[in-house]
Amino acid sequence: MTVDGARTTRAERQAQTRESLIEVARDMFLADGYAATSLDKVAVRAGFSKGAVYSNFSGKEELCMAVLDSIHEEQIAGVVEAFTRDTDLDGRIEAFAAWAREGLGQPRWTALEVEFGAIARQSPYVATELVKRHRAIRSAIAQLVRQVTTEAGLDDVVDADQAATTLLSLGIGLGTLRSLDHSIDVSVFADTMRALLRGSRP
Amino acid sequence: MTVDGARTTRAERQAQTRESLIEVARDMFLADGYAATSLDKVAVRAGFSKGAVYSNFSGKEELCMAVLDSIHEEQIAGVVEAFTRDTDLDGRIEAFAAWAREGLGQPRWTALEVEFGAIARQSPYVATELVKRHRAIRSAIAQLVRQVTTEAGLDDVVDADQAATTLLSLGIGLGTLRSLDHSIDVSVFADTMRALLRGSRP
DNA sequence: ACCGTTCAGATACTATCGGTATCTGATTGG
DNA sequence: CCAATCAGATACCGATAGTATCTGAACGGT
Repeated sequence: MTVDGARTTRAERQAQTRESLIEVARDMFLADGYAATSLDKVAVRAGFSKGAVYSNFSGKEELCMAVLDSIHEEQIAGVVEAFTRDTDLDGRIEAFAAWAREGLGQPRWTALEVEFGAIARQSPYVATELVKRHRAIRSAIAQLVRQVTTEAGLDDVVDADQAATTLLSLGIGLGTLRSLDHSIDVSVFADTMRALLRGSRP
Repeated sequence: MTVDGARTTRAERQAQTRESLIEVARDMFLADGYAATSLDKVAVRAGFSKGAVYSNFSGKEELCMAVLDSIHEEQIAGVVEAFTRDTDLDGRIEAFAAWAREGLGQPRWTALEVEFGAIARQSPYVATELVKRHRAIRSAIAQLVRQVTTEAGLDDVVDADQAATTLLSLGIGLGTLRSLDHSIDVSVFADTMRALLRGSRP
């Protein structure tokens, strides 16, 4: 580069463009859904043209994948925070339940996740990438379950992997139902979680 | 009409056309998904043109609604059959579990249901119609749970509505995950069901 | 038996959107 | 200062949901 103190290099500016597009796309995908959001509108609302999108992503699918990654990052941070705040079993379970309640209360991201998941049937790229991420999430949940149950001396009673599958499925299902019908009672998630981790009846 | 013994009246023939379209659309929606199935292909494969579709349905959404209704009809018949075959608690639970296992093993319909559900955000028609149907399904499940638990003398321990919400959500979530990742273990559904209906740990 | 009406379905057209091909002008390294 | 590069713009294409219009066969009243 000509001047070391230059405000931005070309690569930096492109990275900024990419971030802008992801941010705007995230808002629009979450607000209107994947299919209902056109790349043109995303680009224009971010102050670019469609060319900028195709210059930063292979297409709509990869853009949405980046959006989902950005969402997952936040989501995971939230869970970890909820889990590290308390150290005793009940506190952790309650923190996890509260986090889940919050996430399921505003279930737009579940709806997006699930709408995008439907595309996997047509796109091997989406299929493999989503499976990768779902497995990672499931492992993370299983790890948390293992941590909780081990400390509570229940690790020989609870199968962490099955518990993780149950919790993830229940979360997806509740979020899906709730995105249609706001009257769905979300408390069953926390109840089931407590039952899984503590053995009480849901 | 001119002849009482006429093979078919106009209305009858239209009803046949409608049924043909629903049948073909069902196969294609289940095989390829909602978005990936074009009305033109449906019409041609049924031996008609797109005009026939719009003459029988208000549009793609209503056609898919009719397809879902036809699927639900079959599904409900399956559950009822599974439940009336046996009369004791364990037999019924096992029959229900087996039915769920079968349904979740071929989860194309869950994927369709859920992909179509994403459209509700954009279409008030789809939203209200789907909510209607989901509530009916949830009530039906709750009714079955109530029946089982009452006969087992557990009706004061188990909240049938909450159990129904849990089971429906878990089914949707598992189906969604499974439509992407065939390695997902479906046995957790039956386990959770048994836990809900019998009180044993999942 | 005839005939004007109706209407299921066909045909032709429009608008929108994802994706591709091509272009342009500012940044970059030499 | 200049030629190459490349982020992003522009112009275009193909597919598809939906609309407007048309057609011909079935229908009912006479």
